Amino acid sequence: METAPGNGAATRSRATMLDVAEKAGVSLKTVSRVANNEPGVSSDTITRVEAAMDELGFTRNLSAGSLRRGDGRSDSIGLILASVDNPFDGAMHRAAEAAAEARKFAVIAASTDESPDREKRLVTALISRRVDGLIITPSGGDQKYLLPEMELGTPVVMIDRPPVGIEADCVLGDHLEAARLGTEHLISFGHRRIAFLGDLAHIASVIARLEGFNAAMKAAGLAVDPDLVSVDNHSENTAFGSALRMISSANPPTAIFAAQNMVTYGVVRALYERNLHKRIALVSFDDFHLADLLDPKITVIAQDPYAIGRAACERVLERLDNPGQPPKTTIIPARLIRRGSGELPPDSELGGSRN
Amino acid sequence: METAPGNGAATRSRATMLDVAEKAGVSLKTVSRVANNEPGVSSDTITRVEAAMDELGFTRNLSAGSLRRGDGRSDSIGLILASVDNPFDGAMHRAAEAAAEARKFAVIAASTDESPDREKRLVTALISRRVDGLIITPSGGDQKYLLPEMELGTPVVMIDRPPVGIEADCVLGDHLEAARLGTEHLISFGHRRIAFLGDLAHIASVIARLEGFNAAMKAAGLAVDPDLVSVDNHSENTAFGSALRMISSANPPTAIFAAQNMVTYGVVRALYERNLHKRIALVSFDDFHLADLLDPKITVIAQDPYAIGRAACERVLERLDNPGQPPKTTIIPARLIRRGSGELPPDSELGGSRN
DNA sequence: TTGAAAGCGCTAACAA
DNA sequence: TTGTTAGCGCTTTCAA
Repeated sequence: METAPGNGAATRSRATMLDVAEKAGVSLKTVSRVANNEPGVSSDTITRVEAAMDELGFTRNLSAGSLRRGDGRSDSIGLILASVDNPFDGAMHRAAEAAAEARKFAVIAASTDESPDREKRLVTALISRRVDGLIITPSGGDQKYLLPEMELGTPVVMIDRPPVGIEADCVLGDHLEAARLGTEHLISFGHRRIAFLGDLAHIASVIARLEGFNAAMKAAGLAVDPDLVSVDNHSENTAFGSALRMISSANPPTAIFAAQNMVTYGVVRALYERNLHKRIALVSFDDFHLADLLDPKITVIAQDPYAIGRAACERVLERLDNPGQPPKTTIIPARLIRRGSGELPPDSELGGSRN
Repeated sequence: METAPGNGAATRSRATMLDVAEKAGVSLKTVSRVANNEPGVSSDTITRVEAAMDELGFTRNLSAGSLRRGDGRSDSIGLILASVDNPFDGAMHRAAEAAAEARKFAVIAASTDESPDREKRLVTALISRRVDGLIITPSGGDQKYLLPEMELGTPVVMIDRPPVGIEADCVLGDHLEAARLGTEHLISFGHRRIAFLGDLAHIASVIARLEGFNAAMKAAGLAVDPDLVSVDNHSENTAFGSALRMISSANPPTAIFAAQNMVTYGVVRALYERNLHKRIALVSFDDFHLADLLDPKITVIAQDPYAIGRAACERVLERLDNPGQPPKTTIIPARLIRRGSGELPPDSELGGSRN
């Protein structure tokens, strides 16, 4: 077992290309040529330079090169998510990372917690680090603040939600249609009192999902009971409380549409708490681990976060290679997976007597 | 709705401090002073400079400053995880991000997928970007390759697993003790045929957990059946297959210790598949969403990934402020949460006749 | 095939 | 309180 002498305190200084050049007996520029695999260096020189690099433990400073180069490329992409801790976001992140890796790009991910303010600050922080492109989950407000950066030529791709106030590339699920699909599914099983529980109301995708829900209800000639619409449930606990209140009321829903993964966790918990999980139907937006091992198995509208993350990153790289294209929106379809919870019939005994 | 003219194609160029200086009628250095909140600038000048910055949409280039400054600080920390897509890793990431944010550090996270080779390549990539510190989940092999970088003064903190071949700061769960605890728990309910299912055998924490399992078995005078020890289950599906084979055999275990979250998912699925989830006891390493809504509820050894992520990031910052400290290991305790699955008694009917 | 000189955007060191 | 000059580590440009 070796110890790094004075771990944390520098005992040597970092080798530069100049150090390598001296050691190898060549000029600085030749070292640069070798580091960049530029043609026109004799194989003998390459060998000598590489040996010197190894001996000195040389690691080039990418930022220095980026500074000098006209384009100023940093070979990194900023990824702004709601939270790196959310499974859906984690999946998008992983896919983006994989797509970026092929081109040696690093991904710098950051969490907004759905705060428009944090979103702006994170964008500034990433731009200060001169990321070559941005993938953003817009968290509300508008995205006009991005215009100057976009005019500078930085590719910006929105994921999961469209931007507000500007045009930009988007990679999205079709929240409205998917929510309509899920709601229609419940209606087709005879439900008339259907509840909607969603995340923060300022999030575009939440609004779209609520619209899809309302559209399906309206098309079926069903009234939406305001008591059965709950938004701003930004944690499992909040959703748990809201769901508990609804299902414990005198006039509970016979079915619930849970419009986000964390919301679903809270709703499921509430249904179990009141032992209503086999009596109240449930459709969840977003699939999740073990959904098919609960009783009943949970019917979901499954988006494909990997496909979204990959497509977004590829779009950034595409724009980097080929600037000036008009904005493009890519829709990644969601699909309904029937598992049981969404196919429960209305329970006429709920809430005492009434239907 | 405004459009960024030629979105993706630069229509202007980025303003530098020199541009701001000209516009504000001051020198470059004065702009730098304002950007850095340095004292000794008249409030009148500050106002003029800030107005010029706003007008030009100036965003400073952090890398350029970092290059010039002696320390070369980039205000960023590299975080190497097994996978940003794993819930445990996502939680560590979130906590590290929060701790870094207070000091305006960015976190660059990357996934090794448990490949020692990728680990090395990622470290090189991060060092090329001159991160100020590294938080690493060692994925196997040894970490001697880090010594040159540590001698250069870069703080390196290992999380979740100790490094091999070098000394460094660590923030760890006590895998061995925690696994012993979980195994003893099963033994205390009368189990004698206990299975162990783990992730890749080259991962230090997997080895430690297996040691803890073996130690508990030995201390209780119980033989470990090699057929009931399965490692290298690196996906839910692999774990599912291994568990299915064990529980379908002529001589199945009466209890299972699932040593990682993904492994647990596979094991649970196999138990449900064979309808043995209420007959074979289960303890899971790592807590997970909805563990308490399965039937039976899953008993877990819960680590605290947030505490681990936070402590690791704080350690990096500490070392940055105060270099040269000796390596320190921080142990974040795990706790047993009894929920039901770990308290099932041995089922003597399993496997036909035998116990 | 190789090298010399200039300069990317910024901050350190010093001067006024 | 403000400015001037040099130079971080690298790549560009041009010359040999």
